[in-house]
Amino acid sequence: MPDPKRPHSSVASNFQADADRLFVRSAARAIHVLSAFHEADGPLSLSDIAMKAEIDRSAAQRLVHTLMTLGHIRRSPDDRGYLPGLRLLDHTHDTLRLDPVVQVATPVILEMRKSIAERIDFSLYDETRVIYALRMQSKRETFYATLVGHSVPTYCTAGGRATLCALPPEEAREIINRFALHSYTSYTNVDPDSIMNSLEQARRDGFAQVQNEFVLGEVAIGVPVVNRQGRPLGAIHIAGSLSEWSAEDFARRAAPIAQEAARAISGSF
Amino acid sequence: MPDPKRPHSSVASNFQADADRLFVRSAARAIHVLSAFHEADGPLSLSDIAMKAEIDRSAAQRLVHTLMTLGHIRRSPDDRGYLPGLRLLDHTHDTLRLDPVVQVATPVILEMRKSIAERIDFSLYDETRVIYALRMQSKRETFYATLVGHSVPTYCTAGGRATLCALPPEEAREIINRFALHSYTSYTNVDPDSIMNSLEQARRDGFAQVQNEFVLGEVAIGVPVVNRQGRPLGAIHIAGSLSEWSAEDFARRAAPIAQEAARAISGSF
DNA sequence: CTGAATGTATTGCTTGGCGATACGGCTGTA
DNA sequence: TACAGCCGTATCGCCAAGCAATACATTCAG
Repeated sequence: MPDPKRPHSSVASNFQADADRLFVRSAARAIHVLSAFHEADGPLSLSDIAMKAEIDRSAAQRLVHTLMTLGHIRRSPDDRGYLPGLRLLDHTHDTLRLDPVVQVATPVILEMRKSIAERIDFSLYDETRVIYALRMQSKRETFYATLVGHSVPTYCTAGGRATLCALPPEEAREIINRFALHSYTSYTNVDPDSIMNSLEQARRDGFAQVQNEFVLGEVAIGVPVVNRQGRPLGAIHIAGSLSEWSAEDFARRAAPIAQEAARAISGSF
Repeated sequence: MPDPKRPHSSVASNFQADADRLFVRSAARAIHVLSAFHEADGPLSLSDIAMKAEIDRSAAQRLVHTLMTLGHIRRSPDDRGYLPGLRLLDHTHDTLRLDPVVQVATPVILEMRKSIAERIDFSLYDETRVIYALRMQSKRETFYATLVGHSVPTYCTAGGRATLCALPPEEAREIINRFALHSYTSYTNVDPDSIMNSLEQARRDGFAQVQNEFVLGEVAIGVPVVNRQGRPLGAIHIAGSLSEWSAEDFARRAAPIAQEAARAISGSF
């Protein structure tokens, strides 16, 4: 299953520079080099990086060299091409531990495990997508279902719809329209109006539910975490297998747990 | 003509730059700005960032501005200071999903859950430390015990000692000596010779065991994951509570599981 | 009210970063 | 074996991109 397109606001390097006197092109290019790996499915060569980051080979050479001395890029173990470096994980740790929402969500999510054995995730809202920040696995999981930092579209996932339904409808619509809707499965709902209806439904129920739209055989419910102004900060979601649950049973079982947890977190912001 | 009025600025930036024509100072500075958060325990102001990154306020302003437009830094929710941005988590995802070791370790670690209910982690070796990459929680966990990217010293943790014991002794000694040994608890072993003995023991047993040295009340065993040349790539560790286990029972139960898993992974490199 | 923070904005000088170019070493293949 | 086409690496002169200094509007604490 491919990732949703991660934004990487490509040519920011050049056309911003003239307008924006504070913009440091080399710094942005360094980030673009790191972001080149978003579209990678294995080690990248210098030329690959140059192409994906939209810079020339010389720049790629210099930036990769610099990032490598800082441990943010490394050579692949078999010495063919480059990979993201381990130091990047230090920034992961900072991002998570300093995030106020993650700070208060963590103990709450951990507590939820005692109530239900399915997969529980906490993800952060980022407009067209939600990003997995805390993951509690159940028994049976796949590769991508375990990785932190994985991001999924808002329009067709339980966590995403949960956050969207906490927005004013017109704003939700704007985000849906902005996103390139893509059918991940034959069940994916790609009709904006119909998605808006699901949001309306979710708003009434107090949770969003999605089956088969993003991953076949999966049923998930999501509940938004909001601040005092009601703006979404993230979502709690619980996912189970349709081979073990009916959609209704799953919602009846999982939704109250997630709702209580979300209420506990939402109070703090 | 050497220029006397140049402020003492940025250690890492300047002394490399003259020697190394390929080194892009602005790129490195951007990374230093992000790394400023390593020493933070809350949002940082521009001046904080400038100080920690060892650059002046102007540079901090420009770089923060640049990184903010790229989503790698954001304002804190209460609008006091800056925090690491969510886009950093995209790099997390790349680092993990493209790492060949993580790729093969993931299913193996997931499988381990079926055999034992304690906390299981997979971490990557980075000389003086190991970095948590995959985490499977048990029931009772703390904040830091759940975050990906958390790094712990090699010399006083089960995972760390496991990797060290896969190194030639002189190399392990060099790493231990290089590291500022610190007593995390009153049980932490900070004597290099005595640590070397533990490594010798671990080499004989085929696993490393640590109790109370890093976290009080915790017992952990670690097994190295190595490549074909026998060099450490990471470690599998299992941690339990001393209130539930004796050290011996825990080792008897957990070590074989971790060893089998490590063997399965180590074959691939 | 004052003093010290904060974040923001502008400017002229110069050096750091630029891109073109060249090179030696692999790998696969003709 | 020779060649083509990658790979990563190294060098160099030009000049605009990045720099440090400076100023300013707010906000907050005492």
